[in-house]
Amino acid sequence: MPRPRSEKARQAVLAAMRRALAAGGYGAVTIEGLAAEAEVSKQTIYRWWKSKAAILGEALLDGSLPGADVSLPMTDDLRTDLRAWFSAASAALGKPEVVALARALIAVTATDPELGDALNRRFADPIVEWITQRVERARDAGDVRADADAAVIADQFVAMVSYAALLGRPLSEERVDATVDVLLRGIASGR
Amino acid sequence: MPRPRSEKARQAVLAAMRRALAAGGYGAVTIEGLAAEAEVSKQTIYRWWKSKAAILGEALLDGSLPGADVSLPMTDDLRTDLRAWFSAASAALGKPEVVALARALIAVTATDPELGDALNRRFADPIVEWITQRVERARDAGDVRADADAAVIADQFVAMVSYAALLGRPLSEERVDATVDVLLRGIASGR
Amino acid sequence: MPRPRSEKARQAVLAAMRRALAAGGYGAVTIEGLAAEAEVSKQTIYRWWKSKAAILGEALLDGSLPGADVSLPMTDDLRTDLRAWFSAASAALGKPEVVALARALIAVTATDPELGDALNRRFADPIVEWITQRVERARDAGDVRADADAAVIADQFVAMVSYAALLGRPLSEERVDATVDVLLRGIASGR
Amino acid sequence: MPRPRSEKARQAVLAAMRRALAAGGYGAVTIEGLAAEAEVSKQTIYRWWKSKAAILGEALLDGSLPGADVSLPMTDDLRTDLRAWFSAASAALGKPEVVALARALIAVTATDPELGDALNRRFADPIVEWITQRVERARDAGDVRADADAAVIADQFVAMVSYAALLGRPLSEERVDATVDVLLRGIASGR
DNA sequence: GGATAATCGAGACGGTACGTCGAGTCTTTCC
DNA sequence: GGAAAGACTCGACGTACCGTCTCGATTATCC
Repeated sequence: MPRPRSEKARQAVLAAMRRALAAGGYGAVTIEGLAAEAEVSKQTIYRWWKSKAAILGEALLDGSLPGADVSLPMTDDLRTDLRAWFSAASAALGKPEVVALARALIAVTATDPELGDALNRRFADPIVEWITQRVERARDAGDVRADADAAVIADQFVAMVSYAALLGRPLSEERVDATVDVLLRGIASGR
Repeated sequence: MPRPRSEKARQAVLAAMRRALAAGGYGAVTIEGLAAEAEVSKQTIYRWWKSKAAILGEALLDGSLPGADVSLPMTDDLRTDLRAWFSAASAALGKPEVVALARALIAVTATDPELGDALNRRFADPIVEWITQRVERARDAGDVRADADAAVIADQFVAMVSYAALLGRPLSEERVDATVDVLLRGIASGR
Repeated sequence: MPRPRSEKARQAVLAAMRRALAAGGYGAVTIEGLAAEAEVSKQTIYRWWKSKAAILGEALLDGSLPGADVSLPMTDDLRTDLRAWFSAASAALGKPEVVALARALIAVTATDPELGDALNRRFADPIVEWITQRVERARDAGDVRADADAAVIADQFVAMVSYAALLGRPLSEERVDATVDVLLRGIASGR
Repeated sequence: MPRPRSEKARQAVLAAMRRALAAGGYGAVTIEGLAAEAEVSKQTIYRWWKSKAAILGEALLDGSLPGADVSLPMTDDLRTDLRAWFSAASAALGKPEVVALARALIAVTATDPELGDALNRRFADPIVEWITQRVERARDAGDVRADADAAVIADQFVAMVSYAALLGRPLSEERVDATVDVLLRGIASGR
């Protein structure tokens, strides 16, 4: 019966959060600032989100956030696929707004592990899933050792992206190649 | 002639920081709280440290912090050495206070990249250095490919420890073994 | 054609106002609270009343408010009549809800002089009128000096009741008698 | 050992309160506004005063507030003395700032009876005391009935001033005279 | 007996002020 | 001159009400 929630206000807050992240990092975001920037009352923010981190979560999940649009290819060549994704992800870390977003995610996780865990799962799981499937497909094709642990490979890639984002150090193309080489050789079949 | 800096006050502040981290995480630490806990005036803190992060840095560097005392062995067997260190580091993440410390370090890095970078270098560099030397020694011994990139290996290990700490997920012994296997096979020599 | 105003809602709001006054005084009354207490929407209140003070006014004027039901007798004896009324009014100040109501009236007057003036007129004027007539009748009967100023007497009584209500100090019977004595003697005829 | 309370800040707040009262009445005073006007932080206000009313109290008690400087004469003639004071008090109600102050006092009393009582005592008691003494002195001189109740006279004067202030109606000189006449005749000795 | 039009409840909205907390600076006294 | 104590300004916190604004649901008329 009451007036329905204003989608406009919601979007304005999420947009303000993204802008604020890019401008000063997660630590510099204030509810007061978001409210002013979004031209929304504080009450409206507190009505719909439990915490600053919750806004971040929704801002990350909502709409197309920059850097998460890297494709997860599925060709016949494992090396090509992995290199394509890893290279794109590394390159995205060259964009300041992507680094800001990633760091915000990390800061939240380090501060509020529960929420952070949920958010990380939301972002990491599809990638882990994809890598796992890719590796298993390669194993079925005989390109990879029978006892290769796909999860280890997946985690190594994700951990490396996370670490590079945290330190704000995009990986060079050479480094991307070297990393893919090492990890693939680590699970390569005898011949 | 002037009165020298009170070492007692300094230690009290650092101790208070470590206790506060364990108690509520880095985000819950306040200068005011540290001052009260350490029975030190706020002025004394501001006189000697530039920021909360600086106190954290000194608290981490100073004295024996739990979890950083993992040994860096140098036997003849690369696998044994790496497994020993990686296993000890992973096990340390089972202790809540170690996770709290590591997360504080990550939170600071995500919030204040400059300081974070310095702190991370301080902690990661010795390990990277050690792994690099160990790998290079193995290469000289012919246990490892001539073109093995020691830096890649080192970073993979460090990134994985950082990521596990962030998510608060200690690695199982099986996972430790699997990870070491993959990475070593990735640089193993032909024979 | 349209739906008429809900008398039920109106009464509920006025009742809620009276209850709220008794519970916490005029300063503690909120529109939001009234709406909740009366199970009425805020909009309904704003549709029909211009201000909190307006609700108070209507609550005071509407129905039998406690303490305003003191009779205004018109016997042949001025002293008896005045004492009867003044005594009853003083006694009413012994009831907390009467004091609350009176204080609310005073608070509104001190805050919003215009409205307060209207409300005070509404309550005081009949009494002033009555006293004036009573005194003038006594003057015609020769019980009172020819130059007696009825308005002064009336105001003295009203001012005293107002002041006693403000301070929440009901007057004792002795004090009532003494006051009536002084004021009547002040206008008594020579013989 | 710590820095002592800033008298400057205290005075600035009290002055701001007096200005705010004159500007918009007690109801329009906000702590936020006082802080801004006094160029003092809210914290400083909350540190030293428990409520808005407490600031008002101190503002009223502190220094020479306008309208409270009416003299309390002690000549040989009771009528002259009372008329002098009552006339001066009535005249003061012609000044808007005096009315604002008085109304603020009344509003506080109607809202916070406990504090109001204390404040009213502080202001009314000296006057009641003075009138009482003046009347008793006249009684000793035989100018007044032996059974005259000085307290009744004192309260009548004070109540009338309070009521006139509440309604913002200064008393005319004629009304002042008439009132003094009635009350004095009310306690006059037989001759 | 429907249509219709203002009412009602509910509650979201942009605001203002609340009273609290901590940040970082300043001032005083003691050692 | 270092240090404890704590007052100072400043700004954000999260809450409570304000007065306005939609909503869908509910009546009393009037056709």
